Amino acid sequence: MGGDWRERKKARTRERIQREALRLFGEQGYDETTVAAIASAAGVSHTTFFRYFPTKEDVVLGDEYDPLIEEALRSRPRSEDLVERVRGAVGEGLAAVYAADRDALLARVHLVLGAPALRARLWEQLQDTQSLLERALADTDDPAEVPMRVRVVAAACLAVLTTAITAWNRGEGGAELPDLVDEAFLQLRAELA
Amino acid sequence: MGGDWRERKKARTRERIQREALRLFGEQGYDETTVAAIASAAGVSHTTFFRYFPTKEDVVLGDEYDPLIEEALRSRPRSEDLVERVRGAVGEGLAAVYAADRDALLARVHLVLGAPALRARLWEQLQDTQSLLERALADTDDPAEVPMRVRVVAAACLAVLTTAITAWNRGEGGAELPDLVDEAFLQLRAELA
DNA sequence: GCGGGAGGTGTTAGTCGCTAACATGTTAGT
DNA sequence: ACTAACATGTTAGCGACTAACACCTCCCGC
Repeated sequence: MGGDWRERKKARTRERIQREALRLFGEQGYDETTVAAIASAAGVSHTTFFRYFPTKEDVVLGDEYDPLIEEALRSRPRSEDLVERVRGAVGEGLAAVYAADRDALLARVHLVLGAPALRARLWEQLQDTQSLLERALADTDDPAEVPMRVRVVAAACLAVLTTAITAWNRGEGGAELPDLVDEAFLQLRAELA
Repeated sequence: MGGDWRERKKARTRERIQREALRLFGEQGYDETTVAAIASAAGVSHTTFFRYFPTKEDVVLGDEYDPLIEEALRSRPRSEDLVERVRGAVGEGLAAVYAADRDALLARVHLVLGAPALRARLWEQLQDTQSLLERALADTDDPAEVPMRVRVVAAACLAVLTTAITAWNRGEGGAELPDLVDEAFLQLRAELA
């Protein structure tokens, strides 16, 4: 039971840092908020900050959705279209996240798409998601085995997704994200028929 | 004629900085090469370096291809498919660049896709290219007027392009970039028919 | 209960990308 | 030749990030 105390404390510190960081980002913007300010607001030193988060960007960007998508993807019937499998899996995962977290998600999207440094990191992260998508679709663990066809499909699907997210972020018409995703997938299909 | 001398000198300094930078990047890697080292190799101070290139990344990433694509796009018959217009314009522009610069282009792709910092900037730059694509396809200057359909198509086409470039960078099978681009476009179409 | 080891934390100092202020030299037009 | 414009160097500084070291607290075996 010993290590338990330590881990709880660590978890609480971590959450405190993240909470204060997001608060400050919201109040003064991402670039305008210094790591030292976050650390001081959380009552720790800036070195401690970096022990919990390898970079300033990582306070905002957590890769928590990837495993969700992967599982949804692997449990889809192989009889479906490649694109259809992705569409279904993404829609499924999104619906779950959306129901619980909609407002927080939107706030994070605003933050990330509004700060160039965060946007840049997001693309990197998306590359990882794409690699995961490809391996799941190709049913392999070796990235070198993924055929070009699957790569193209994965890239196109993620492009569709980001387009929908960008539209959601702009907020024109007040449409909801799941609907925008569906619409975007439909339009891609319509354009190539 | 007076300012001529100045501009020639500036141009030569600029090229010297870029040449030394690319040489050092090739020899020791991007992250391992410091701006001070580049400046000193080019015989200038690091402040001068930043007067010529706003960031270290900009030494490698020049947006010289965008206007080329735009013109090729605008001069395409509107009777074509949206995707077909993009495919044609990109193929056209690519063929020109490729014939003249193939090896230099490949070297740059290797550099950019190999260094995370450069990759990140590349995505940002691609976003600009996408915005340009959208406006050209939608025949407007106001980004807010671009319909969702066009956004989806532009995003998907660029995804296809980057997939081809990534494959070219990996170099499996020794295929050439224009062929890979064609193949990728074909596969996207095949997957959605 | 006590001593010692392990691990989280703060302090300090340093690197690197990047900016601003100011001084200097060189060039351009009169 | 004089002056205004301008390219450049020096210095100093900010902010993200790292490393070295010392401290202190908690845990475990005795």
